[in-house]
Amino acid sequence: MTTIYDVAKIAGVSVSTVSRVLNDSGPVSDETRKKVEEAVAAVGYRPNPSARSLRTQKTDLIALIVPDIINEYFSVISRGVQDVVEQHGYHMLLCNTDGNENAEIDYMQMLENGRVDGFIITPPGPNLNQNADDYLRSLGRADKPFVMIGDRLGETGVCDIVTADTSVGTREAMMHLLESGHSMIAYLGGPEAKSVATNRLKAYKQGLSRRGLSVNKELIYETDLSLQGGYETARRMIDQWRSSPSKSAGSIPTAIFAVNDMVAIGVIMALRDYGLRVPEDVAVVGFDDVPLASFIQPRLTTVAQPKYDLGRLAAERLMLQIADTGEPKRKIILPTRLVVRESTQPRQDVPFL
Amino acid sequence: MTTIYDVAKIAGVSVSTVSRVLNDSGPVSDETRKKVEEAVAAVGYRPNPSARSLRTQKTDLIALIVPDIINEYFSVISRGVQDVVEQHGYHMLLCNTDGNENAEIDYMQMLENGRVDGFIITPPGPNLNQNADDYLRSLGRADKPFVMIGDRLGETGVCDIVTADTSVGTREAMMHLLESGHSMIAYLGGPEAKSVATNRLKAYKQGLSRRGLSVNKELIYETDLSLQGGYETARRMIDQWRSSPSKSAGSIPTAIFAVNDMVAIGVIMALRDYGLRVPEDVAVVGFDDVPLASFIQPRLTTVAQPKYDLGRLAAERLMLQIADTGEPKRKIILPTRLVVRESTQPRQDVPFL
DNA sequence: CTGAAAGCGCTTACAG
DNA sequence: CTGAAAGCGCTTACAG
Repeated sequence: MTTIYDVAKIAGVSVSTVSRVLNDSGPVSDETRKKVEEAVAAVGYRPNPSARSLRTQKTDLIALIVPDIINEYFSVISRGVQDVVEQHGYHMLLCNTDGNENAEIDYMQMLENGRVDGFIITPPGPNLNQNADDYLRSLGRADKPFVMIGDRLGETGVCDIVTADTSVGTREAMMHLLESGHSMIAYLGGPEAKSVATNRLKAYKQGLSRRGLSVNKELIYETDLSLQGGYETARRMIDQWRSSPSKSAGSIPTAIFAVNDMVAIGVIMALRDYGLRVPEDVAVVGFDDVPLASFIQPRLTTVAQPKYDLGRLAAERLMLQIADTGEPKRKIILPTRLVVRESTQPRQDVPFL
Repeated sequence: MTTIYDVAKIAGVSVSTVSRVLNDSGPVSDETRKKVEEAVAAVGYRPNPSARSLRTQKTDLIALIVPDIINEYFSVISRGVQDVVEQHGYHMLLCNTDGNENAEIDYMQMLENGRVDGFIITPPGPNLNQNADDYLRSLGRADKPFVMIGDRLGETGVCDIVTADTSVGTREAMMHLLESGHSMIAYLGGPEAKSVATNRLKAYKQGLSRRGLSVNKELIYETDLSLQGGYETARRMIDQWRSSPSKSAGSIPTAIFAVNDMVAIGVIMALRDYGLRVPEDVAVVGFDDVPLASFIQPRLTTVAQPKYDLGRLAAERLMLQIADTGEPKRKIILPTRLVVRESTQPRQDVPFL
C-alpha cells in the first residue's frame, strides 16, 4: 500500500505539504503543488480512510436504518438519501431492522462508537409507537446527529424530523369522494397503536364533518396493513352488509377509503370476488401510490407521498447538522397530493350537486 | 469519548490486557478478565472502529454495487447480502450506479483504498457487456476480493461468480407452452448487446428445435426492457399481423414469451387494448417473478429467479474470500423454476396431443 | 511557504 | 499471565 510518505519522498517534500495539497488546507506554492500532484498521480495514491478518520474523528459515512429495503417506500427514500449524501462525499451504510427493536438498538450502538458521522432512521418500529419517549431519549444520548423520517406529531427536540402531511392528502381524497356524490364512505384503518392510522382517521372524520355528515362508527374498520388484511377485512365488511336485513340498499357504503394501497388493492380483489364492480358499485381510494397502484385493474386512485423528497430532505438536514453542530433542530412537513385514477371515477348515476 | 486507556485505568490493568479480553486474543486470568469486563460495562466502552481498522487493515465493511436499489430484483438481492454479512459482523455500504460506468469506476476506486474489505457487484452495466474483458481486468487489479452476480457465461478467473441458470427456466417455460398446444410462439427479447437477452433467446430456439419446430425469425422481436417497451413492441407486432393479408388466421402467434416480467405486462396491456384475451387468444410468459406478476389480471406465468439466494450466496463467497485469500475462485449456478399462473392456462380449444 | 513532531485509539510482537 | 512500547497512516498546531 502506498502511503503519504511514499508520495512525499517522490515529490521531494514533507508529508505535511502533501497533506496540505490533498486537503487544500494551507498555503502551498504553485510549484510545490504541481510536484505533489504529479507524484500523487504517478503512484495513484489515495489516502487511507481509516487513518484519516482516526485523526479527524470523521468517517464520511452515514447510516440509513429502515425496516426493510425491499419495501418500495423505503427503497425510494433510500435513493433520495443516497443521492444527496454522495454529492457531499459521503457513503451510506444500509441497515434493515425488520421492525425489530433489538436490531434498531444494535445499530444505534454501532453508530455511537464512531462508525458513522450521523444517521437517518425511518420509520420507528411498532414498539416506538408505544414507547416513543423512552426511545427518543435513548437516541438523544448519542452525540451524533440523526434525522427521523416518519409520522410523528410533536417535536422531539433531539433531532430533525422530515414528514409528509398525510392529513392534507387524506382531506383531498375525502373531498374528491364527497364531490363525486358519495356520502356513505367506509374507512379501513390500521390498529389504533399506529400513529399513521390515527392521523388519517382524523382527517377522514374531519372531511365528513365539513360536509355536515355525521361519522358512522359502523363504517370504520380495523385491518392489518397488508394486501391480505385488506382482502379479509373487505370480505368481513361485505358479509356484514349482506347479512344485515335491517339495512336498506341505500345504506350500503358506496366508497371505501383504505389506509394504504396494499389494503386498497386487497379490497378491490375482495369486491371482485363478490361480483361488485369498481368504481360503479363501490369506489376505492388508497394511500402511498405504490407502483402497483397504476397497474392493477381498475387503476387505483390514491394519495401520493413524496417518498424521494422525504429521503432527500432528510439527508440534506443531516448534512447540515454534521457540518454545523449548532444548527437548530427542525421539523419539515411535505405536502401529499391526490392522484385520481379509475377506481373512483365520478358515478354517472348520481345527479350533479 | 472513552478509550481503551480509560478502561485500563478503571480495571487497574494495561491496555494490552484490555485488548486481549476484548478480542479474546491471548491468555488472561479469570480474575483479570472479570475486572476488565466490569470496567467495560461500567463505562459502556466500545472500541473505535477507525483505530482498529488502521491497525488491523480490516474495516468490517463491504460494499454492494447495484444499478438501482428501487428495482425489486436488486433490493431482494441486497437483503440476501445484508443478512449474511451482518451475521459475520460486517456492515454493508450500498452504492447505486444507474448503470453509469463512471459511477462504477468511482466506487471501485473507493474500494481499492481500504474503505471496505471486499465488494459485490451486480450486474455489470450495459458497457460491461460490450467490453467485459477490459472491465474485469481493471477490477482484477484491486487487491480486495469481490464477487459478481450476473449472467456471464465464462469463468473470469479474477472473482467468484453467482448466477441463475436462466436457460433451464426458459426451457421449462417453452416446454409448458408447447405442451399446452402452442406452436407459433413469439419471442420478445432485449437488445443484442445484452447477454441476458442472448441466453434466453438461445433457450427459446432450443425449445422449438427439440419439438422439431423451425425457428421463424419473423416471430422474434427486439424490445426495450421495460413496461413501455413491451407495450409498444406488442402493438407493433399486432399491427403487423393485422396488416398482413397473406397471413392466415392459423399463422398468428398464439403465445408470447417475454424476456422479463415488465415487458410481459406491457404486452398484456397492449393485447387488452386491442381486444385480445389472455390466455384465450394469446398466452403470455414473463421472466423474474416480480411481485406485480401475481397481482395483475390475468396473473402472470413466469420464470422465478432465486434473487435472495443470489445475494446470500454471493455474500457467503465474499466472506470466505475475505477470511482466506487462498480460497479458489468459483462459479455458482442456481436453478430457476417456472411458475404457472393464469396467463398461460392450457387452451381448451386445442386437441390433446 | 514549508517541515518536524505529536497524537488520534487501537493491536501486537516482544520481553519478562 | 501481564505490561511497555512501537506503529498502523493520516492531520494539524507549532516553529521557523
